[in-house]
Amino acid sequence: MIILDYRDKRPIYEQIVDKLEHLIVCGALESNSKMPSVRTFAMELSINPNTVQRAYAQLEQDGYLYTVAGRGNYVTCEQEWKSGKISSVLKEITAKLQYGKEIGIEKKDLQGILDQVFQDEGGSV
Amino acid sequence: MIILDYRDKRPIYEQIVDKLEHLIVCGALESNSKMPSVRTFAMELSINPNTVQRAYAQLEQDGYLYTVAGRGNYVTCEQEWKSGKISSVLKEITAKLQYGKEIGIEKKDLQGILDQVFQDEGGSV
Amino acid sequence: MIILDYRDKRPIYEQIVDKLEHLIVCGALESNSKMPSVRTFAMELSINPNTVQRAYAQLEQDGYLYTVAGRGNYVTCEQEWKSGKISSVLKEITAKLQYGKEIGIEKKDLQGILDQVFQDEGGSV
Amino acid sequence: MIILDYRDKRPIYEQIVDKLEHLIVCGALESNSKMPSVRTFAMELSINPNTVQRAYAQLEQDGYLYTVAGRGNYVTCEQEWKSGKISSVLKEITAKLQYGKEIGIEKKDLQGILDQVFQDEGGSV
DNA sequence: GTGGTCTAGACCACG
DNA sequence: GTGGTCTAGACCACC
Repeated sequence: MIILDYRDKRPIYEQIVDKLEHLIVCGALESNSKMPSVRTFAMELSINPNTVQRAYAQLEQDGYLYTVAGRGNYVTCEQEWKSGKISSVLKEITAKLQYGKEIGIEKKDLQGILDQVFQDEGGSV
Repeated sequence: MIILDYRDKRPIYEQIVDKLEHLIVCGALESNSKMPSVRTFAMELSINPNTVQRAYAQLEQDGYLYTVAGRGNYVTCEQEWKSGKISSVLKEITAKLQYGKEIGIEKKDLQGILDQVFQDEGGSV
Repeated sequence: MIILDYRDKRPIYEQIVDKLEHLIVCGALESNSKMPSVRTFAMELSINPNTVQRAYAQLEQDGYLYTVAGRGNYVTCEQEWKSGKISSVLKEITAKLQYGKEIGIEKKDLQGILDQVFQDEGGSV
Repeated sequence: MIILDYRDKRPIYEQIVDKLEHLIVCGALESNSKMPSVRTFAMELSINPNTVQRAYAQLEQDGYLYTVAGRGNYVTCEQEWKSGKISSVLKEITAKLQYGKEIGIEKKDLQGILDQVFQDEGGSV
C-alpha cells in the first residue's frame, strides 16, 4: 500500500511513480502482474484519476509498466529494465562518493557505512 | 563561472544555489571572499537581479554566505557549515547504498567503486 | 483580519509573518485549516501577490504553515513548533528581565508585573 | 570598547546606538563625561565618520547625549532619561510576559526565571 | 484555481 | 554602489 505525503514538495504523481518503481525494482510486484486500474487506485488514494494516469504513463515511459489497451497496466518483465537501472544507480553512487571525497570525507568512514549496510551478509552465507 | 541550463526543470535560482554551494564546499571560493554584487552577477548570467538575490538569500539561510547590507555578500568561514554538511552527505550516501543493495547490487561492485574513487590514496604513491 | 501599517519601517511581508504567526501560536487559526490563497489574500490586503507569497514562504520555513502546491497553504499541527517556540520565548523573557535588572529595576516591580499578568489565575475566583 | 558585528542584519549605526545606550544606562559611562570625537571613534572602529555621526545624532535625539557645538558630545545627566527608560522597559517586559502566557507558558516557569535572574540578591543584602 | 518562478522596473536605507 | 523590498504582469506545473 502507498501512503502519500501531501506536505512533500514533490508532486503527487511523482511520489506514486517513485514508490511503485521501488516496489517493482525490489521485486514486491511480480513481473507481468496486473496493476490496479486507474480508477480503483485513484479511489484508494483519494486522489484524482488523472494523477494516477499520469504516474502510470511515466512508469510506462520509464519501462516499468506496459499497457494493454482495454485490459489494464502490467509490470514489465524484469530483464527489460534491470541492467539499465543498476548501471544508473551505480553512477549515482559513484557521483555521491566522489562528492563526499571532495568535501573531505575519509575513505574509512565510507568503508564503515558500506560494511554496515551489508552487515547482515556476513555470517549466514 | 556558472552556466545555466534553461532546459533544466529546476528553477534558475536553485541551479545557482547548487553550483555556488558546490564551489564553496570544494574550497574554490575562499572564506570571507566577496561574491559578485547582485546586479553584476545578474548581468553576467543575463538574468534578473531578483533571481540572483533569491539565490543569495537561500545561500545565506543555508549558512554558506553572509550578507552585509550596503556592502555585499561574503563567503562564510568554513567551520560554520562543515560538520553539518558532512553529516548530511553521509546520510545521503547511506541511503543510496541501501537502495543499491535493495535492488540487488552486490557488495563487491560497490566496494570496487569506493576503491576506484579513492584510488590515488593507495599505497603506491 | 490583518491591518498593515505602511508607516512601520519593517517590510510588509514581515508584518504579515508576525501577525499570522501570532494568530497561529495563540490558536486563533486551527491546525490544518486552510489559509486564504495567495491571490485572494493579496486582494484583501491590497498588496501584490508576490508579497503575500513571500510571507507564506517565510512562515513555511519557520514551520507554521505547510504548502501543497496547486492546493493551498495550511496551518501546521501545533506540536511541530510548540516546544521550539516556547523555549525561544523563554530565552527572550530572560534577556529582557536581565536587562531590566541591569538598568536598576527592582525585583518587586517585576514581581508585580508577573502577578498582574497572571492575576486571573489566583485563588479568589 | 565596542565590537561591531558586520554579519548582524542591523545597520552599523544602530549597533553603536544600542551598545552606547547600554553603557550609559548601566552607568559604565558617567554623566557629563565626554564621548570620543566622531573622527576618533570612527578610526577606532574602522568605519565611516558619517556612521558614528549618525549614531551620536540618534543618541542625542533619544536623550542620552547632548552636543556642545565645537566642543563635543557629552553623556546626559542620569535623571533626564532614567524614568522614561525604566517605564518603557517595564512595558516591554509586560508585553513579553503576556505573550508568554498567551502561548501557554505557566507562571511557575516565569517565576523561576525571575528568581534566577535575581538570585544573587538573596544572601548578602 | 493554486502555488512557484521569473522579468522589468522602481524606491529606499545604508555606508 | 550595495542589498532589500515592492509592484505589475506574465508563464508554468499541478490538481
